[in-house]
Amino acid sequence: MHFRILSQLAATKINRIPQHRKLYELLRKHIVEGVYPEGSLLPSENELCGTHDVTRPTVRQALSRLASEGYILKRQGKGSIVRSLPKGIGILSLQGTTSGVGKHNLETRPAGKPYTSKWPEYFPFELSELELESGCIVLERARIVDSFPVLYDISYIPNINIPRFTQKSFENKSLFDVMRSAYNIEVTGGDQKIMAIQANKEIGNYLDIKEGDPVLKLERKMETNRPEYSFYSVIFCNTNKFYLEGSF
Amino acid sequence: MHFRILSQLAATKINRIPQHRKLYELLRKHIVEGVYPEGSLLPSENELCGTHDVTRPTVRQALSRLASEGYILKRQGKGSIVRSLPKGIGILSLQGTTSGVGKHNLETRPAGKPYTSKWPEYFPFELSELELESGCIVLERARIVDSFPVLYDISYIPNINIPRFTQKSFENKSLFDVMRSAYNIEVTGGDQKIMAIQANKEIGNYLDIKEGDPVLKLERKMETNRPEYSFYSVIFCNTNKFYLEGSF
DNA sequence: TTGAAGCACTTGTATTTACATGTTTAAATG
DNA sequence: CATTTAAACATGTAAATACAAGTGCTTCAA
Repeated sequence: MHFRILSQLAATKINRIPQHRKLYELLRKHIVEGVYPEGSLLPSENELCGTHDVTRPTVRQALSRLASEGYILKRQGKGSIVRSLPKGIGILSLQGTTSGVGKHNLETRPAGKPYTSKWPEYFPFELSELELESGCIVLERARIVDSFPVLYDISYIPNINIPRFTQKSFENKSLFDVMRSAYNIEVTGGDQKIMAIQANKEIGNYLDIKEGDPVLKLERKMETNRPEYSFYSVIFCNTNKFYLEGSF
Repeated sequence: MHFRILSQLAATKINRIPQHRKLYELLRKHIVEGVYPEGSLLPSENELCGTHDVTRPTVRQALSRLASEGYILKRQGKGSIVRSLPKGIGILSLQGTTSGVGKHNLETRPAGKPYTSKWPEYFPFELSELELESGCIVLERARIVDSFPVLYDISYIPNINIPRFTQKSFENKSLFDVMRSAYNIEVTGGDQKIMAIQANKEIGNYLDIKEGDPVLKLERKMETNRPEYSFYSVIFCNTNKFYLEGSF
């Protein structure tokens, strides 16, 4: 008993990822990978305590986050039921309206290389002075499902302390994952504005639809664990064959 | 010290609302009412312990829920910063794109009385056998901002143990509030599907737009604290002057 | 055979304690 | 006076403990 506590104390300086987060990430991974199939029960809290060598409050913290994000459903006296709604693009995930789409045929394709730029003149979110004078990196990507272009995504990342960003590869990678693995920047929350608009010629081109067709437009602000640091996306979505799905 | 513990034990049978939830509701109320204005700091965790006579884990549980729902932003070493995004229709709230709209001119108007019915033939969510054979209560409402019709909302509530529902008034009341106050049913989470469609004649009529104009369509499933009990909404939204805003 | 009681197991609530780590301010030092 | 340092205070992490309350299975008695 004592031994474990001491070794943990010794490790605090080196390995600083909290145990509840490690457990959360592990369980989340197992859920989206199907180790715990939809509808099944997670191991009980006490079992998780034993297998991962932590106490119940720690386990409950991990489960509580999974529940608040919609991965599991907790029922007193029963257990934690797996819900398994994979969250492709951050919070909203792509889900087909035609049953033909199996699990994931989603392909992310960069539309050109990321480039540094000034901020757009009319930006949907308020920017700080630091953000304004630093400029931003613009990253345009198309998401294709079953060879149908479904999303067109323009991301704006403030050019503040993100070295070698333009050299990174975003082929079939989530921007979230790159931010986390390369810069230890994790999305903690955000705002989004959602509206239905008519496609103009450019957007119609990108999404392979007629000018004037209805298109879903999302304007999103992603807040991160780095204080005062957010990044932004404007997303156009063709919802003829697919729709956006989210859980809350 | 002992006294408080004993009195709490004695009260468990009668008053069973947990302290962390009471604190959460109180703080949430204060935030949306402006007692703690946007950008200000909530009292520190230790202060809240003192003023509400609970321990820090209890306080942290309440704050953690406020944070996960976007009401506050926690910063280590600093405190809990109020974000104050009022959530009008559950999770997504209405926010004007024209600066003319002040805080809330939102008016909810029932379109006819609620009526019992069979479920629609093509329903966007899977229904259990119990739900299917019980039928549902349909509640149609329009939401008007500044005399502009912005939302048209059709709610489907399974007709299971909700006595006198059709007699309730929904004038300027949230369905969520009615469910909670009248039946102690609280929304714990849910799914939503979001798409952009073209208005047909009927929807165009309701939202005062032309046939073929782009309209936001939401299909939502609300899960509740009552086991196996969910209710549903289909929402059409005119996003010409307003857009939907959500936080995550 | 059926029904109810009881038990084992689950999550929910709550306290207490300890220390780590980030932020801010004020005092000490050069 | 400016800079550094330290203290005070904030949230973050983690353990150990206790009991309440819901679920489901088993057992026992009518």
